[in-house]
Amino acid sequence: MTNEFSLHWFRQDLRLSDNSSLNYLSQKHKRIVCVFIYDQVNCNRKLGSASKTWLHYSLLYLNNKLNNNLLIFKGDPEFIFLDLIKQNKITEISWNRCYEPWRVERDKLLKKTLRKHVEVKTFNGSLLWEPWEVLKADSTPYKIFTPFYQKGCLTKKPPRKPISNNFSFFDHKIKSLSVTGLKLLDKLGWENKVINHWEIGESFAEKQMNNFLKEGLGDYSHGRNFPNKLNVSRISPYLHWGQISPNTLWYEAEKLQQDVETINIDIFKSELGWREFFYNLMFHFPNIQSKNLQIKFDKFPWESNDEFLKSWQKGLTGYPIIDAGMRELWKTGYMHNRLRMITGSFLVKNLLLHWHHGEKWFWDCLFDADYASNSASWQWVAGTGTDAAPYFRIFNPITQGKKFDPEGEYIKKYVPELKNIPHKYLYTPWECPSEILSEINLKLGVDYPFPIVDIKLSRAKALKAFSILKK
DNA sequence: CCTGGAGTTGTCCTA
DNA sequence: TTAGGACAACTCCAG
Repeated sequence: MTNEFSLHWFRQDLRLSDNSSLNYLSQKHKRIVCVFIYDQVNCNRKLGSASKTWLHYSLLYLNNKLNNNLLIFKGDPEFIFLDLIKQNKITEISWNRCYEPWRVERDKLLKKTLRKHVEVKTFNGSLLWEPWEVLKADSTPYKIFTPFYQKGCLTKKPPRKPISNNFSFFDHKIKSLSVTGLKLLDKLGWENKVINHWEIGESFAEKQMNNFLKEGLGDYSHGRNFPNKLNVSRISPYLHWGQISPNTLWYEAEKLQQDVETINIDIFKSELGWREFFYNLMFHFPNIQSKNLQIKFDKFPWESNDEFLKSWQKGLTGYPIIDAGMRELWKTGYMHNRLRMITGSFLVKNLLLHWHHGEKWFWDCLFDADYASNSASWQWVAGTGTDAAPYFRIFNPITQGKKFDPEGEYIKKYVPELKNIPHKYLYTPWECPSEILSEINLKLGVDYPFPIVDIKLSRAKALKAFSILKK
């Protein structure tokens, strides 16, 4: 009996504080062993490049916190757990729930199998409200954000308060892979440079949160729209991997009620509410990543144009604000929310390319790539979602640039070839007179591209395409 | 069942 | 210069 222990399975809850499963085990058992399994079995969307890199460094950090006691495996969790049970005296296994459709299926079966051998418990470690708890009076899921959040969430019991406790980890002698053994960084490509923009691990999530609460929240409702301001939280990658819990963010923001105007706190909380909404949609509509939620869009005449797609991905569309956004993504593995809308609208409504292309590119490049949020947001941008934007909402990249980057600082930061162009032409470089262009030594079509589509024409074309969906 | 109000993030034109 | 209405029609939601 001396070697008996319980097992916590780390998944997207890579933190020690406010961790429901760990907290449960620590109150019940003296000895806890933690395991991480790199599992892509039956997964319909394997981790993107950015995600794998984030995961690599997250595991290094976590293993270090656990005094190198994190068990690391690769493969099918069922076989791995059954083998562990066979070789050791394991009393109980627990984990925090995930909600991706393939995992929900897998975990259901796994639980059944493991329960033949050990006790198994699962917890909510990543959502403020469970998706099956937020339903309309008729027991069907909400499709519109506002009633979902206002009525479905806010009138329910408030989210669980964060918990903290101390526990020590059992110094086991079980053999497993090392983090590098997972070969998450096998390619040695783009990601390894981009990751330098971030500090990864639980304590850095907390640092990021505190910095945001101090510097960003105060003017959140207004400042969050301006990509050059520091008002957005930039906490999404940490939140995705569970390096911080939404509960902690929710209540830490609420604590500032004396110092910050209520509207800023409420809007920040509602952004967490959007995340809940996306998970709710994913849970109830498991095809959200592949199928248009509005099936009438199945017959929408999307175009096919690899050149356009490449120009968009590389930030070479000829529209400065679009290119700045796409290059921010490429350079930092992150994109400001405002830019996600502008670049998304451009791909779908000006280039008329299928939202799947955008969804895939973001999935591969974003450190915060999240199955629910990414899919649902792309459907929102495309207007194919349940909570569809009106068909006529087509962002104008010139207007949006002037409105949300009025000094052009954001554009110049990521599109430095335009740094000497007179401000008057910063948003429309193709209108810049040739004398000025030669004066500043900028060759349009060489140093910076001409627009790949005409805004007015492409807008009209999109409106026409949308009109076939009528009736 | 019926009814009425509303739907994160916009743009363009007109008076 | 600027503020306000038009821009499809539909579906969702709550009473």
